Amino acid sequence: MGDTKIKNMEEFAAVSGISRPTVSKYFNDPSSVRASTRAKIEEALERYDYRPNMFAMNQNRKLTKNVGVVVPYLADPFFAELARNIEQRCIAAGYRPTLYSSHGEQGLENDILESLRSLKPAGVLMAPLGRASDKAAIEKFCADIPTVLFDSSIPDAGANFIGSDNPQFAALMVEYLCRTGEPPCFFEMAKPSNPNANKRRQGYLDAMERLGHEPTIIKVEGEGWDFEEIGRVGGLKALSDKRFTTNTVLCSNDRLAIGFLAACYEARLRVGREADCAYRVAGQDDHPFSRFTCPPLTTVAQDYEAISSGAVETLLHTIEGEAGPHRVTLFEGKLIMRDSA
Amino acid sequence: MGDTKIKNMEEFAAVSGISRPTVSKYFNDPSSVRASTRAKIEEALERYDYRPNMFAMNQNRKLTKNVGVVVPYLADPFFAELARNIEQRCIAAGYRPTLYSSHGEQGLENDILESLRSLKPAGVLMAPLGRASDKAAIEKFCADIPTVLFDSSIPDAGANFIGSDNPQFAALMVEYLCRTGEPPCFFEMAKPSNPNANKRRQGYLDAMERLGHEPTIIKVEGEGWDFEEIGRVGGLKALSDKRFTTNTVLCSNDRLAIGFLAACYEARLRVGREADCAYRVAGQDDHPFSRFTCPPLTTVAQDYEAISSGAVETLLHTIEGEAGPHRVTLFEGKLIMRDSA
DNA sequence: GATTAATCTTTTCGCGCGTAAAGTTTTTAT
DNA sequence: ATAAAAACTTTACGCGCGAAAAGATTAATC
Repeated sequence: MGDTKIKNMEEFAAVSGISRPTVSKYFNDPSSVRASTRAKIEEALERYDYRPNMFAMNQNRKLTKNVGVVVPYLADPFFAELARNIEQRCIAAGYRPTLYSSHGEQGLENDILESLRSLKPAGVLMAPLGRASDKAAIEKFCADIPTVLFDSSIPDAGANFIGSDNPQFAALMVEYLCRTGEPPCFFEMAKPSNPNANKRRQGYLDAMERLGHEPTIIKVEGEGWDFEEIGRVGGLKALSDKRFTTNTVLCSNDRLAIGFLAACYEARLRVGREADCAYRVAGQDDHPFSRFTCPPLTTVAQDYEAISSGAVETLLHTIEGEAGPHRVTLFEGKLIMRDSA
Repeated sequence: MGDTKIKNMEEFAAVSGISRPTVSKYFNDPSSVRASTRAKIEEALERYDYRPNMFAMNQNRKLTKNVGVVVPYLADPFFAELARNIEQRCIAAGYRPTLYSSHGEQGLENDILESLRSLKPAGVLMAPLGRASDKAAIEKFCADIPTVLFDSSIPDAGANFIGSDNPQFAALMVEYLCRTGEPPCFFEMAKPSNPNANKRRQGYLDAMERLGHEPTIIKVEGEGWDFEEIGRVGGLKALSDKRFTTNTVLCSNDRLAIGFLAACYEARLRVGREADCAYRVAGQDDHPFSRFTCPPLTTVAQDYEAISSGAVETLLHTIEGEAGPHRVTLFEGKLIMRDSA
């Protein structure tokens, strides 16, 4: 263990018996030095605990190993889970991820982009706020720094995008619901934060038409990211106003569905597919909490793994030169049948 | 807006008509320069978009403005919410917070501490994993870098601690439950991740003894941070084994309670305080999702605001010299009565 | 073993800024 | 108005490293 304190790379190079420039090369990319040299350095690394100075390193490097990860709302376990997945993949690829949350606010999202610029990141993985995003700011950012957008796209931002095939999500669930009972009404926010909501609505409309059913869309008031509360309050109102034309409700996302389930409970309406149930309720996303609702929520699962690995791999390709044309990659959802529908 | 591109502080000093060292002082602390000078700089700041180079700044500064925020499990909205609160307070105080999650793994927690060292942070706010933490590593870290622990304490780590008065949480709920119905059984993990669980158990035992009731503790198997699933599986087993001696269950925390509610639903047992209910269930924490369970969860609320502001203020005091003796600050919980108990 | 290629060493420069010291100007106090 | 204090300018140095160039060493090829 650390006999004498190592101050800088100069001293560390001395005790390891390798020249400083070579040690520098090693820290930049261990595989870029001969195996015998690497062994010597790593041996010294065990005897003395030296770590290169982050700030001095990044000051002159043309390309840092920093990667920014931005999500719109970290208190949503869906994004927390996605972020975790992405972080680990970045680390595995030798990068240093830093996580940011916009907390649902445009101002913060812009601040984060500003902060990121001064981090000189090699690249950025960003899930934008959506409707609340400052599109111009994001476009400008994407033009300056290799960026991959995920979850929610900004058309024409000039960046790669990785996300889910949202129309397919809704279609999949509509087909299942129609096959097993009454056709669903669509329950959503009047002003959805996330543009995916629009694609899901369209998916619902198309699927309903294809199957020959009359669509019903119930829009509820409320802005921001407190989806559960919006779903609960809006759900209660919609229920008492008898706005549902069938006994089946497809929610725009799981968090809204969780709120709607709470509303049903409050209204003493039993939810599920059994005979004595008043409603069937389904969501979309397979939110981490969906399997613990009462009843457990039938939903369409996002492919967390595919999205996170797709996003990271795309970013790495972009960073490492192969700046192919900007692509849009969409993954299909999988039906998760539980007891709510 | 940016006419000519400003490369460095030298050039920016030139266009603002102020000497570079003074500009440097300004960026270090705007209030440290004369108002007239500040005005000139800020005017130039509007005309040209210059931002000092983060890396060059931090390289030589004795004290950076970086603050590390570490939580054990970011996919838990409780910590996400706490982190958000803390982040914003740090920013308001002029610091640059960076958020890390240990994701429940000791290895990662240690890696994060290593990363933090190279960030030369002015201070760190850390909620340790708890039982899984490498106590020695954390102690060593606290000795080197001003650190405030929160949520879960590491005794003798030589750091300030801000958290909740966990025995009081349990006592408060036990008293309420006894007053309004049968005395509660205590439902917890056999090997709780978080040491707060032990204090809550003790609070339960003490309160039960004080009130003259026989305590019953139900411990369920399972490790890690998937509390809901552990609560669900363990709850199902405990229910079928008829281990509950009364109709009232106090869970060690809300996430466990959410899982237990799912178990009750699965076992077709109605939960609530109405006549036809089989069980009353209560939690502890006031987890963000607790008001959306079915039925809504009666719980003891942590004081998010007090904890986050207490932690940040304590850290700022520590950073700004006043290194008083290490203190432990505990906040009381508030009873949140909902329908589950 | 000679040739070539790959890798390493030595030397040198510069990045953008913090910081300190000495001298000058401005502000505040008396 | 004058002295003292506060703030500024000028000058100079150094932080810890990346990067580039030229020469020396090692390894791979035949």
